[in-house]
Amino acid sequence: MLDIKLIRDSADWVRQRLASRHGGDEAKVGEVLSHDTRRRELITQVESLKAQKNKVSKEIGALMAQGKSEEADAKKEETRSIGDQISELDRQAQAAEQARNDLLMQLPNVPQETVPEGETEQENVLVRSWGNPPSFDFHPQAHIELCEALGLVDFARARKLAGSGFLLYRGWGARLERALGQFMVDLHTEEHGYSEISPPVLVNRDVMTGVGQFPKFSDQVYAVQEGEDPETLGRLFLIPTAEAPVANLHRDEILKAGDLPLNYCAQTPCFRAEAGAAGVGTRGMIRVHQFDKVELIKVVEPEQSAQALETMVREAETVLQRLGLTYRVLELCTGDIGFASAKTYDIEVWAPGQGQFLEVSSCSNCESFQARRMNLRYKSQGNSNRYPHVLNGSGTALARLYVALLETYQQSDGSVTIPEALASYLKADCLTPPS
RNA sequence: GGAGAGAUGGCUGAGUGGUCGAAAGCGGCGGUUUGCUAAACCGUUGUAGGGCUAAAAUCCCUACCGAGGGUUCGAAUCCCUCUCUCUCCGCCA
Repeated sequence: MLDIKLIRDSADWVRQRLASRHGGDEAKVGEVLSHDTRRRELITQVESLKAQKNKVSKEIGALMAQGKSEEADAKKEETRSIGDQISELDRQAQAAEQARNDLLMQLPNVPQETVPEGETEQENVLVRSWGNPPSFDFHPQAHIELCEALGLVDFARARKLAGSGFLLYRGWGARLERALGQFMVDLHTEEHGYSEISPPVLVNRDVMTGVGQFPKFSDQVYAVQEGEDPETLGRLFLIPTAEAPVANLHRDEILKAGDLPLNYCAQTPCFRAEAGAAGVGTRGMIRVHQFDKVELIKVVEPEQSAQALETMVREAETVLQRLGLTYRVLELCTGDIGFASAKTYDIEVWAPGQGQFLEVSSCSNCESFQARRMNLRYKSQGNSNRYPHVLNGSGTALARLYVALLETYQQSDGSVTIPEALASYLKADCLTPPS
């Protein structure tokens, strides 16, 4: 969430930055401020009453000790009536605070000033490209046909088990997914200095709130319950990304300055309910309810976060470079960056069978937005507590990478060659259709 | 599912109605000593909110001893509810 002090001191700037997202949230700033002002007025009153009451209570204690119970009784009357005023004003102050905080939790992060202004993904800015789209002397097939011909993914049976939007990898197909994941995790842990995490894939409400998934986007995740007991529904949720558990790893902690930067890497399944998006171009592996993703998380000092984001994007790009896949990096415009993010780069890989780029990574600097929600702090040099900056990035999503890999390396005879970096993990350098 | 124990400051751990924001130890920070490190000694050290302020503070006030209620002039301490953790048993991968 945003710092209330920032809103108090720079309301117009915050309004302007929020307006650049084209989400209409700038209208809430005034509302936040009025609740905030009311809260402060009430608190001032309540606290002076409390101070008065505490003072008299101490006097009562002293009088009792001296055995002057009549004088003490008189003072007791006095504090009783103060107590009534306190509870009424306290109630109002809490209501104002609640209203303020509810609104604050719904405000998205403010985009950095250098983020390109724009309303939709059309205005995202191309930062750089790598590689050239492969050319084919035959008509390249889409991944669905390749997967079926090679027996890698059984779409029909996945549908039978869980419905549309689920995948069932089998044989070499399963092995290829596993190899891809392992290749990426090894790359990030062995070469990029990340430490590996294997977190719970069910998390509680606080964790979801911490990363900004809740309260606004609760309809995009799966909520679970225990058995048939509806009482337990909504205590745990399937993670939409490892960002949720891993970024929250140190929630409610005060880290030492020396602990930073933290670099975590986790491969987990990700579950997306995609409410409202059902049936929209969902055939195949590009948009599914469950997929694996290798996620990168950095927790850094505020001064380091801009550089850390650049580093993280390069680390994600390395995956694609090692695999020899063509990609481009975009900087998202103000209207397209995520709720918690202040700046985001997307990496899109070229999928020849689709004739389009697919988003396989999104790297975001959330600055202190999530740390504040998670109550994650660190002790800085001057011994004061500060909110660190939290970054997350995919490094990368498995299913779409799978698509690009198959479509890029398909051969005229229906086989798919495997790039060198992956071959040692797969223990094969070519996938051929079963005879 | 059954039985029991517990939740106190960065950590360990005292504290059963009136200067308790809380003993002590550890850790952290500052200093003395020291060729350097270590040790020793001295001092210091919670968080959040509000006020004051141009801003800030080693200024004033308030709250916080798992959470939420209650009793009382006054609660870490008494009462109720909830949550969580740990141990044992059962079931289970």
